[in-house]
Amino acid sequence: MGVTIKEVAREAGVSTASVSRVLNSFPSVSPEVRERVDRAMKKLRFVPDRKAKSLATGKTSQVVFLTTYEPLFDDPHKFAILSGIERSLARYKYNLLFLQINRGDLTPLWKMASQKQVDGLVVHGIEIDLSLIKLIEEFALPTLLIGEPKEKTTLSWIDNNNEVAGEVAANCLLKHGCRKFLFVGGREEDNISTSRYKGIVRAVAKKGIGSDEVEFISVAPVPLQAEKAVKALLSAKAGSFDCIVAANNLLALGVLRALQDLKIKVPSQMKVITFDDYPFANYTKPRLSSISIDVHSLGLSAGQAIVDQMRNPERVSQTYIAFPRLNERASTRYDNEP
Amino acid sequence: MGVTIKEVAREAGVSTASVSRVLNSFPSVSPEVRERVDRAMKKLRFVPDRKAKSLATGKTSQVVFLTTYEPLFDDPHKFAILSGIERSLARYKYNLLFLQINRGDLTPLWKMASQKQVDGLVVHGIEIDLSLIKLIEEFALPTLLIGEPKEKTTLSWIDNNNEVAGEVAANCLLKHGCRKFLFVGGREEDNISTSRYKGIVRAVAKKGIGSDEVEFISVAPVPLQAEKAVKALLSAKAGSFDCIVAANNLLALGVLRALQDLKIKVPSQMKVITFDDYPFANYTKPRLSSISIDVHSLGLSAGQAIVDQMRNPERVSQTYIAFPRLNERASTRYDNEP
DNA sequence: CTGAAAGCGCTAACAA
DNA sequence: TTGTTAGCGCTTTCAG
Repeated sequence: MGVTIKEVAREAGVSTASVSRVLNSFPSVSPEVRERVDRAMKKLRFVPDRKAKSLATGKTSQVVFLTTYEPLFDDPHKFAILSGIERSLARYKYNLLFLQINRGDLTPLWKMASQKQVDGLVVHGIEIDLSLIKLIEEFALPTLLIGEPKEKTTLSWIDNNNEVAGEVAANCLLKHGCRKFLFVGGREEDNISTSRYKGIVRAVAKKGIGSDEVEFISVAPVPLQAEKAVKALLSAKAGSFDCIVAANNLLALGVLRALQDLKIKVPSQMKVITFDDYPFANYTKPRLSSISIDVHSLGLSAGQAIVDQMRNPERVSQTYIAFPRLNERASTRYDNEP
Repeated sequence: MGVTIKEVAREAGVSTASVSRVLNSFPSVSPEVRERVDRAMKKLRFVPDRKAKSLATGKTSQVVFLTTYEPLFDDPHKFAILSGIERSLARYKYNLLFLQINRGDLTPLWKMASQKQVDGLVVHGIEIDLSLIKLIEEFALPTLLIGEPKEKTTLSWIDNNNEVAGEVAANCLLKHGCRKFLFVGGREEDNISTSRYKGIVRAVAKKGIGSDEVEFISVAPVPLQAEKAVKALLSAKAGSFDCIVAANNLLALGVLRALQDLKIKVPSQMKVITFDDYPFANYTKPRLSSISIDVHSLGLSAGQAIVDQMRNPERVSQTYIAFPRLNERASTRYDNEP
């Protein structure tokens, strides 16, 4: 079927080794040979067979993206990250395999690893337990985790810098003159919420405002709970706040409904800001200002990082990256009501 | 590094050919040999190397999912489909590569195909132009398109049956006594909208209602346009409709806002239904009934279909599949207001 | 039913 | 700088 290195060698009148050298751009090839081989390759429309190369070198130029199988709750960030990784991997001639596991059963990954199908592993949304670590060590598989794992580890990881995102949110509100903050977060154990809260406190502190001016309430992550909690709080302490930060869109929706019921005008009497544009910050009334994390860029960086990891397997890199983007809309300013 | 077939052969006291036969479950192997080989494989924890197998057979057991690179507008369906495909491919021991192309530049796919890295191709969200067809033919690459292409083709494809989805929506409304339908769709050239509309007409016809009782208006796909159009129409022809079908969530949001402004109560005076739960049918007030298409199942079927295509490359299969699911909520019934 | 041996297409010592 | 040659690990004729 395909043209092989052998035919190219014959056409060019050199050995297959020379063709291979040209193919892999070895420095030690004379210009004439290179020239002749190049010409032959063009003439015969030669394309090297990856399978053969893989067998000979032991490398596959393939990386696997491992995630959980959850047909129902697709995390919108997951796809953006996947996309970013593929994109940056492509620049280094790596291909990306997509693999989902069920209920923590690592069998598919074991197969892939023991069959030596991949040179590297990127893990997303999977708990880092002993069985996974054992696997990674057994095959000395260069690995990158998306998201800082709960427990300390010597594996490399990359994660968003949620504190910085919180700072950006706070700065936006401070800019508009806000001084009394209410943060509506998810459950306390939620790392993301608390990091964002910390960022707010930090930003506020820089303005000389004490952290006692930033109230934190935490509710179950559905609009109704946020609505109830905010109503209760504002009825009790009317005028205690001039802005509300909601940890995500769903909570923000509840916040808006509470304010509407209480006849508190947004943004004139109360500014509201949230994180992410998923699923609907852009379609509320008024439209919500938000800090969206550019997870696609996170993916791009992750691709870069796994390549580094494959080139320097012994190196451990653990990085927070910040790509917060302020989408300022009607809920924090007067001038631009849609 | 890894255990090879050779060592297994020695351990079992047979030839490598026999090990290979056992590995591929050839019928013509004596029980004793099979037994001995099995034991040896277990003992040595043998796992065959896919790269070597690929080189020997010319097959890779890999399929590529080709889609466009668009970091900004991630189609939520895309991920669900990808997930489904991976899932069903796994059952057949195929792995899935994820590949994005930019601005229609097929170079990455050419590389992959000419390097013989994949046995099959699944295309999603990419225009089927001549260059793609040429590629597919040149490599005789088994291919499956997700979504019926605009132009007739001899390639295999699989698509949702949007007409059936339309019927399901209409039946829900008919069940509640609705007789006068308003369909708010996207642009006319939008295939999905028109198919759904057709389904409604068909369902309604079965009840002896003429298609003149189903009014179709088409607006730009943003809430505001739907809101305006519905307001204008209902002000002009008050009482002409007892239900509204919105082609998607965004339009439905506009519809709800229009009805709210007109003080028309949902669902008592007007029932509303829409398609998909993306991004927010579940969070409007009242919550929207919707017909969601189970795109993950579409992905599962697509995986099945590409496997068939690889096994029978000459066969052309073009299929509409229906997985509509009715999510009935407050916007079409009285009893269950959240 | 089983074994010997020749590939699959490319790489990588080792010599020259 | 180049060619020779022995693999990489598995499959697949072809004899036996």
